[in-house]
Amino acid sequence: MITIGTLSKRTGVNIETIRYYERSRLIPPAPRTDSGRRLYKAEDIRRLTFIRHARDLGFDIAAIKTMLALQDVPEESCQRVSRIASDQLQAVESRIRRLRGLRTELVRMIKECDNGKVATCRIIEVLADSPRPSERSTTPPKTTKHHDSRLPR
Amino acid sequence: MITIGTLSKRTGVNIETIRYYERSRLIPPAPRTDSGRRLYKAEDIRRLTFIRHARDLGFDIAAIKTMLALQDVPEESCQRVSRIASDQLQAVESRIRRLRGLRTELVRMIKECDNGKVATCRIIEVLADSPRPSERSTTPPKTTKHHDSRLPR
DNA sequence: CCTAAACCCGTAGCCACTACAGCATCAACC
DNA sequence: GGTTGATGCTGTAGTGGCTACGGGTTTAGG
Repeated sequence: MITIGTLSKRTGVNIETIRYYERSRLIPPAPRTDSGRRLYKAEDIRRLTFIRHARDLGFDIAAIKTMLALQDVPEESCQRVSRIASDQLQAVESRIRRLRGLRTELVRMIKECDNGKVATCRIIEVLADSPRPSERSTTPPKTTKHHDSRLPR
Repeated sequence: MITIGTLSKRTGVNIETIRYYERSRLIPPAPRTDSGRRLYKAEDIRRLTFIRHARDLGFDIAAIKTMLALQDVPEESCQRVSRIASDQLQAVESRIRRLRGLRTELVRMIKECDNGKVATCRIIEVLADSPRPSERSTTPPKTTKHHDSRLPR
């Protein structure tokens, strides 16, 4: 049995964040000592590490809840997990593509500058025109207009 | 001259968000009709589309302000432009690297899962165990404990 | 036994939005 | 010209995913 501080160190998840996860029911309420301190076991390290990586990969809390739940329902669920992951992959690839366009343009600008020319700044054109590549289809928009899927950390 | 609703449709940016951008000085205050409605011109579509894509790519509002500023720089300021552009380039490249890492992991996860059943699905193990290759070194932590740099949308 | 470190809780703040209430105005159809 | 529905305005509050902080309690080590 370890304390929240140890769990935090082992997983790289901030103590406050762990408590926040408990509040938002991403992890179950930890059992407490007589004095009210949270106690965790080895299994919780795994679970929280999973959560951290999933967040790093851009899954939102709802998606992670789903995945955690799928772990417990046997059979058949792998496809759903895989689907969530594929959606995430799509979003990531689209971002990479567009960032490459931006990079090219920045490099060009810098080169022209170094040549003493007044670089006509075209970064805006680069990003202003790209024709809205797909993206926009993770989980069917539940309730929010947040069509979102963030990539934090 | 178009209204805010049209601008919103053309750019894919929510009306409320446009007003929010004005409030936060990301875009200049729009001229108004006699009755107080905002009016925009074609140029604003480009500008806002740029902003939208930049946000998609994970730049925060401050960074976007900077990039927009590059557009209007007077001829003599080539060095400053170059400097700003280089900084931005660094950020872009770091972001690409990170995203590539994410992609690799996602691809591996999906491949290993291979639509089997949970019994053999490895996504969960992958996320629970992998000791995370490198990562953790984008911009040297400025002021916040947010060791963060988020990639939204 | 005393003190510093670790923990507790509740609340407030952050960013970038999004939603909503309550009102004004516009345009378009009869 | 009158009505009605879409569109706009402002201001305020809520969201997600945290992080920060104040103020109190408990625990481990010297």
